[in-house]
Amino acid sequence: MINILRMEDEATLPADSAVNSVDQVTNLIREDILAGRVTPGERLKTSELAKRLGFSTMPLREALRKLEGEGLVSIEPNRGATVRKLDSSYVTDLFELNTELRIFAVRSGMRKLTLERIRELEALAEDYRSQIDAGRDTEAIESNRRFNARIMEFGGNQEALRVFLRGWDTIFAFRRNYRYGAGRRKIMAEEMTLLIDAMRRHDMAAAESILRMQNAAVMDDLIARLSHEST
Amino acid sequence: MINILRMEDEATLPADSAVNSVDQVTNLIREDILAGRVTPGERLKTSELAKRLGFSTMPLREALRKLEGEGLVSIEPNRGATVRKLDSSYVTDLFELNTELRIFAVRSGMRKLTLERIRELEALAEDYRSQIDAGRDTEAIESNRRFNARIMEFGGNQEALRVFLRGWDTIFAFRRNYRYGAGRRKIMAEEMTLLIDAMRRHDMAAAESILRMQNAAVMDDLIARLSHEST
DNA sequence: GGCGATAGCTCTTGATCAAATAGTATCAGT
DNA sequence: ACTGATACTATTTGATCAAGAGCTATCGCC
Repeated sequence: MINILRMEDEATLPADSAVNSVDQVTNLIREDILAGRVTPGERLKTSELAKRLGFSTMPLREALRKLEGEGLVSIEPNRGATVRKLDSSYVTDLFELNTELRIFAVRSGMRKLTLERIRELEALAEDYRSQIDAGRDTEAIESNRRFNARIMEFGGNQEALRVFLRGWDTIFAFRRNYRYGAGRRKIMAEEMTLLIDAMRRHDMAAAESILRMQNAAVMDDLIARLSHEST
Repeated sequence: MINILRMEDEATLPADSAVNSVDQVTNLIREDILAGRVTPGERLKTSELAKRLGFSTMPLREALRKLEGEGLVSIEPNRGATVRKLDSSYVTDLFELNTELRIFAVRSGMRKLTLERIRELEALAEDYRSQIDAGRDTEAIESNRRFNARIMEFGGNQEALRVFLRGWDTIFAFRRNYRYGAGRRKIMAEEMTLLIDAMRRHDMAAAESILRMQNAAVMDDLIARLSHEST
């Protein structure tokens, strides 16, 4: 559950030590949202949060504003803050965008590819496969995230990485309660190795087609789920 | 100077009428930053802003937090808020990402292209050219933004559009004080018509190469400028 | 004359408070 | 019994305040 990549703007700080009450509270609420402990649409009352987290209401007001800026919560005048709802088009747009970003990262990263990096990706893919085989869904999701984040890092564009992670976390915040089918999970592991092979061969066309097929498969899944969700 | 596209989250509201003091103040400060009226690194004191804008300090604290979440200002504990500084790699990453997004939008948009849309893009390109010929730099920048934003809209991905505009505005907030060389501006107008022609012919390869060449040219320009800037 | 410590000022930060607004429940009238 | 208005409660919103941190400038010391 350790996030190897923080999408914080104040990431220049030595650690995740938030000296501010506002930063502490912001991180706590963000974790709650991304971990799915609070569901989209749920109200976030300053007084209730203040009491629960042991802070005053002031830091919470500012924390919620910051999260509003990040797009995780929405604040309506005189109505307060709620966890941002995810409608169908928002989630699919987000995933489609992330597919483009992954293709971009693979293309950029191929030029700077080393054997060490290939090995590292293979290790991450292997980790994913073993988590799936052991039936540990939560760890598998985290492993999947790590694999893709690493690919984005190899691409070398910090902003693309940041956008990607924000999208990824948002999608999975919504999806945490659901699960992929077992078949899809197995195929995902195969897709990882296929992608790595394509990268090793510097076969951009193959890599791109794998990513696009994966995109199509997940997109179908998302649309199917979101259609019977009223959100 | 009217922005045809607001990247607001609360864009669902009927108009840009901010009923909140916080929203009003947030918009004012954001405009100031994006218009270049405050320079990167400049301090944003709550009391001074409150006095100048005619609000209390409370809404300003929350507004600055929201803008921190958007990435426009950075807040250091006990030091207050400053307009976010843009270092070399940040700006170049941003621009490179935007190039990818434009290619993505052109590819998606080509399928849904109509004669009306082509005409609209031609009108926007013509507007840009006339602004350049008249030597109206500010209007030309705005026209250029409108052209590219429209292409992103034709792509149909709302999230990509949002990310694109944020990046665009951030880059130009830094660049507002500078100017393209006259030659570059002329070429930019040519590139617009070349791109439109490629789209009309459904020639994705041509469109992509134009966008990549444009990216390379602007990237050189950015790097040259940022190298002798300490930021 | 130069360097470091201390005092003072400015600004942020967290807390409390009054007013305004929205949502809810109660009550009266038909 | 059902609809409508009214009063009440809960929560946000904007303001003020005390305390703490950081910066600056003056003063003393080497």
